[in-house]
Amino acid sequence: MAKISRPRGTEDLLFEDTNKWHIFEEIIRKTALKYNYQEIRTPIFESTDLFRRGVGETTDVVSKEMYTFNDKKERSLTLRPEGTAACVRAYIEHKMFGYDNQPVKMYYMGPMFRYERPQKGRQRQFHQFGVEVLGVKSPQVDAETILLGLDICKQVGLKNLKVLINTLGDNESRIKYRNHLQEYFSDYKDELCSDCLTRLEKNPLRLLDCKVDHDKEFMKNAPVLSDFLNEESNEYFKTVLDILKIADVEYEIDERLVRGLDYYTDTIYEIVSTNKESGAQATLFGGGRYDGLSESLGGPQVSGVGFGMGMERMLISANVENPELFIPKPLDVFIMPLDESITTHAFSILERLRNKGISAEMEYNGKSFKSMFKYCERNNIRYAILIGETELESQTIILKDLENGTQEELSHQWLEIVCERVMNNGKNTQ
RNA sequence: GCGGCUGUGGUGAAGUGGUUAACACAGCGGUUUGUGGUACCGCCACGCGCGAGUUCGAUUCUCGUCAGCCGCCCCA
Repeated sequence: MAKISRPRGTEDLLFEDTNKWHIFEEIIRKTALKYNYQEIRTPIFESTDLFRRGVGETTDVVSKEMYTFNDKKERSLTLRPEGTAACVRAYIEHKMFGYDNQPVKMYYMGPMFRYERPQKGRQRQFHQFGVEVLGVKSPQVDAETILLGLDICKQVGLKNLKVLINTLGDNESRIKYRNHLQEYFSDYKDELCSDCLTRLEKNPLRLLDCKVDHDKEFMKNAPVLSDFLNEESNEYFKTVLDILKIADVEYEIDERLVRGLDYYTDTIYEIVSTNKESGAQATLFGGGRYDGLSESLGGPQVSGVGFGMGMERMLISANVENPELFIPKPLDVFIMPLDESITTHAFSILERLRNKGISAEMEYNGKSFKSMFKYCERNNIRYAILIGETELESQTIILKDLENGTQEELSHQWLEIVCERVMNNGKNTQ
């Protein structure tokens, strides 16, 4: 029979992995809370229209990377390829614009799906953490999201980072610029590479980003977005930059930075890992402001900002830059029955320890001492409890400290004493 | 979607058109059945990603396929 294996571009996270994820997720949750963001959980699949209208029909994500299917009632559904659209959808659906506490600050964390060729840092099922702030348009908030993301990077131990930032201007400025670009490049149609020809139609801003035509003369002379920014957009962007300066964030203004999703306006940014281990997919988190998204989804006119963070990518970098973060906490105690006849008694001791909140394990199969001690060493377990016939009869246990080899025989007070020893050692569980 | 590289046990890997697929680490057992980290000895791939073809015979050759990685593209 043919073997069944996991679908391409997906991953099984095994024990070592999930432990790392827990550590990472914990950092994320604590940080989000520190900045006063609340968690939102939206469905894994949504109506296909949400992404078509929200993310944009012509984007790569929507036009060729979505997992779309019909359910039994012929409704077109799509596995979510990103998080923002759903957040805004929920915001509208639950009338969160009416909440007492404004702006609405939320975060999400979970799997996303995109049909792409897998690569390091790029899977078909991957995970994003993201934040969204809806209901204010304020440069402080734009900056806050960046600072929040950087805070997480810092706690995870990432140092090789680059902050790229740009502005697309408000809708008015951007549309004006877009049209100019389209006009300008139309004169050079025969000199453009094939990719650029499609970009010209779909997303002219991306033309500036082309690696093939990068050095051509007409590229260098192309109109620059900053010339098209109106006073207001300009001021707004400057303030964002000022705040970053005050917060001691080194950034790089990248005039060619554009984003692949249609909803962005004004501030956009991308935080890139400069670590070589990151490979070609180096963007750790990226986002920006979106002014028209709520409206285009049938909601009120509200402004939002947010970013999406590639969790796998963060972990790839953290694993090389700060592996100490992931050293697992050992078990507190291991119980060694000296004879198979003692396993039930050993188990009752195990249970009593666990009920006291101590993390513990025992040997069920009557293995040799050698192998039991090896187990403890391998797993950095400090305390072993040895019990045999003699101890069963005398109602005692032997508590051995494997770090220094000492051991003590304990009688009726044993549970309290074990707890005390474990506490002093720095206990594993809560 | 396009181009390139790779695919041998739990891990790192060597290897050959033909009897038992090296070696190392890990694991397990023993020397040492009430006490560890050393040493010595033993065990551990019914199979060389999967499928088909060539051949008397393929892990080794050919084709296909799947998967991973690298790059393009795109993005988180």
